[in-house]
Amino acid sequence: MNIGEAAAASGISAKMLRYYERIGLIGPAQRTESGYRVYGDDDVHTLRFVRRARGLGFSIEETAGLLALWRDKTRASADVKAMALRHMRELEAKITELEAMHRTLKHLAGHCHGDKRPDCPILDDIAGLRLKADA
Amino acid sequence: MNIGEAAAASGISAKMLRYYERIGLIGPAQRTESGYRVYGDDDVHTLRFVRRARGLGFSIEETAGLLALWRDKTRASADVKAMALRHMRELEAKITELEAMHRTLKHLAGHCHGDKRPDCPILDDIAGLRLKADA
DNA sequence: CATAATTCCTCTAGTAACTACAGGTTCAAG
DNA sequence: CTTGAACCTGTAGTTACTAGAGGAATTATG
Repeated sequence: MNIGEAAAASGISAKMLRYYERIGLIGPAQRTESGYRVYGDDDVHTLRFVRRARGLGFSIEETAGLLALWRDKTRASADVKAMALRHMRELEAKITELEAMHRTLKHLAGHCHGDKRPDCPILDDIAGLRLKADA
Repeated sequence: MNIGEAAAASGISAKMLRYYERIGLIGPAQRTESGYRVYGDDDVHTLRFVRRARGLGFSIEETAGLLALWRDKTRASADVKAMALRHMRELEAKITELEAMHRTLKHLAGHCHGDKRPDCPILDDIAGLRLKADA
């Protein structure tokens, strides 16, 4: 199958397939005489793996590591689990950070009239004039 | 005060101050005869505003908008509130996405021995072999 | 079978928001 | 007066894509 079909089958766009190949995340595809890339079912399988790993938030580098582990039939599951746990910690940290932002914003927005008047606790707070902590 | 002092006073590094100036987020600083940037207390006030807005997750472009609103004493608080609410929705979407990743990973990691054995439900799942949904 | 439309190819450059040099001034202290 | 810290500019690298130019190959239609 050619790149367009592989893209449809894997859920990764043709442009991204070329990109992933260029940066070495996936190996160079077979080529027809005229230079068109050709993919097999096993390639699509790999591509789906990549897509899923990326969908779980693993970076390209981590995805490459996961791919290597996947191919290494003698790997220790501990290595995979360690990667997963590390990534989970990163996700937790990010979530905590975003939640803190959200909480602050919610508090501020709750005190802002949101009408034509110019006075606005949101701007006041960002500018350094802290809102009193109340209900 | 020079750039190093302004950096210390605002919490934005000297490099980032130059960067912010270059991209136009903050106006060009005054200069000494020899070309050193000079900042005043009001500049530091602005810088702190920027830092706080960025800390709440607003993009540079949004921060520029917030800055304009802050300076416009005739703004409507509704405009500020709208920005805050829109950003909150983005944060919520991101948090939801990260939580879904985390949930999946937690489920998978919970089923992985994490020892020397190679069999690993995490890789199996990423590869497309779905784990049965159980407790 | 000719032509038109589509798909493919490569390569460059742009995005966000920084960070890291390199190579050079200027300033403050000893 | 010389060292060393802090300043200056400008370029390039980072992550993970996305968009577009310009051109070749393939597929569909008349």
